[in-house]
Amino acid sequence: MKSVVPVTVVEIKTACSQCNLRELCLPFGLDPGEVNQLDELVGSRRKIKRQQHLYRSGDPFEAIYAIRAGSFKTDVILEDGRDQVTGFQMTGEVLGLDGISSEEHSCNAIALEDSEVCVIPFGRLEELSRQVESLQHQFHKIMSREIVRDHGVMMLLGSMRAEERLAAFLLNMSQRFTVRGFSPSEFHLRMTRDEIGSYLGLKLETVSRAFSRFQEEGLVAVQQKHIRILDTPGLKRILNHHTA
Amino acid sequence: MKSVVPVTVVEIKTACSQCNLRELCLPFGLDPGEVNQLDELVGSRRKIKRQQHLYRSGDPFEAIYAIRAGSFKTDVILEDGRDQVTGFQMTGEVLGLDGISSEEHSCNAIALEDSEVCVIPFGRLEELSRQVESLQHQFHKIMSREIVRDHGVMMLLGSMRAEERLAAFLLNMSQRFTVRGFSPSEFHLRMTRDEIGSYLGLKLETVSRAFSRFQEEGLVAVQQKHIRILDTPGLKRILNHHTA
DNA sequence: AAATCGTATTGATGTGGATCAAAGGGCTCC
DNA sequence: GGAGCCCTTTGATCCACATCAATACGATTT
Repeated sequence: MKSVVPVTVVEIKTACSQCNLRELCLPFGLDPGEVNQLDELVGSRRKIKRQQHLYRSGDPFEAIYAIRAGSFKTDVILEDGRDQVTGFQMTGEVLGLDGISSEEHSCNAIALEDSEVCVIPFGRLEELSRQVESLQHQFHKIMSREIVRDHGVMMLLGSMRAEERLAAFLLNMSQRFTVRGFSPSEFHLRMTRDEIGSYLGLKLETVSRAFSRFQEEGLVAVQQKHIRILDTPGLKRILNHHTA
Repeated sequence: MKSVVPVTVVEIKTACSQCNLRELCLPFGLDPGEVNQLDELVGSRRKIKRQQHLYRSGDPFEAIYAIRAGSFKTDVILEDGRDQVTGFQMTGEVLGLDGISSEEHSCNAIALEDSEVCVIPFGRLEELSRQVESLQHQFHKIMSREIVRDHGVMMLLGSMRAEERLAAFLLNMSQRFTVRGFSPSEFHLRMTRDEIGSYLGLKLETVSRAFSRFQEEGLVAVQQKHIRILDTPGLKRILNHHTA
């Protein structure tokens, strides 16, 4: 027999005010009353199965998405088939900002595992952020953070060597897991070597070799997608000790 | 003898409502009354001489800047001295968005020629964009456009070969000159080969060689920084005809 | 008009990562 | 719980771009 628990109970359970990601997400810096207003705006949630698209390049832009559970990659594909992973996104991060400029999405967002997002209709977000100063400011910070992040990737792609890129990637992942309350030194990557390679501007074989080298040097223990960082300072040294 | 024309005359002359860049810039989509409100907000203008910084990484973030005249580059510098040019900006484009996220600038903005910017205090911009919906939306579009642009650069750096990168760069410059009412096929680059190389993730010699090759093939006529594009479809073909 | 210095071009050689190739390991899906 | 397939690792070779080096050009200064 089906449960008769009203839907509202579920909705309350998943509201921003109850969400343990709120410190990372759009509600950051809002007072409780404001968070409730935001709750009303977040119309629905959407589950996305592994390998499925949240949106595709060319789709009309209507909403941005906050990741409640799981993780995603975004990529751009050229006519000739070449593609570039432009980012990996984790819980509490916002997807879809690329679509604002032209009213349609300019990249693909694909779930790396079974995931769930909060759908935030963009018109209503703009409306509410005209009334709620702290929401407006937090939204601007999130967009700006994306720009700063992209500049970091440009630096990585434009002037780092393969092992530096992978070290930067691992340290970045570690830091983001830490913020989410997971271990800084032991985690599971949801993306393949090929996807890491695309993101870092390297071929998958090069990524694999760099992992092996790090393992030989005792910097990390690698078992497929399971990563244990053994020597964080050592990884940081690879990044900074560039003998130009 | 000095002129006694009141300062206000100059200020009116340089107001958003009178500016021929308004279709490219923050006032786009605003009605005349709204543009006047924006005028009041743009407190001052600042002249920046060639090679001087508009802001530096680490400077406190207080304002964003719209380029009235001239052009800029932005770059990021690592502790070990390596640097990466993250963009070139032309008239009507906005600088400083990187600073919103952390309240301080995260890159350097340097004038490529004697230039002038409109200073837009950010707190007041947020305030006004809470009242003026079209300004809010245009500002969001400008931030989003920056994100989309950065994704394009990531694609370029991550998966294109040297000549493809340079072709993409030239076509992009051409398109931006065109929008500003200049010739699509003949223009003057304000940046050095070294700066182009940094932006494209190449060494200056490689940039120079790619220019020479394009010239041999009759695609462009290059005379130092003066560029004449002779075969736009040919350049586009280099971009797309990637035989993977 | 000569001197200077930053910028650009071109050539010769070196190398990091790509490409090609093959085999082993672990998921996923019946 | 087994079959198939995707993912990963590792080795051998190749090549695009970096590096090193020398010269030439152009703008600015004197």
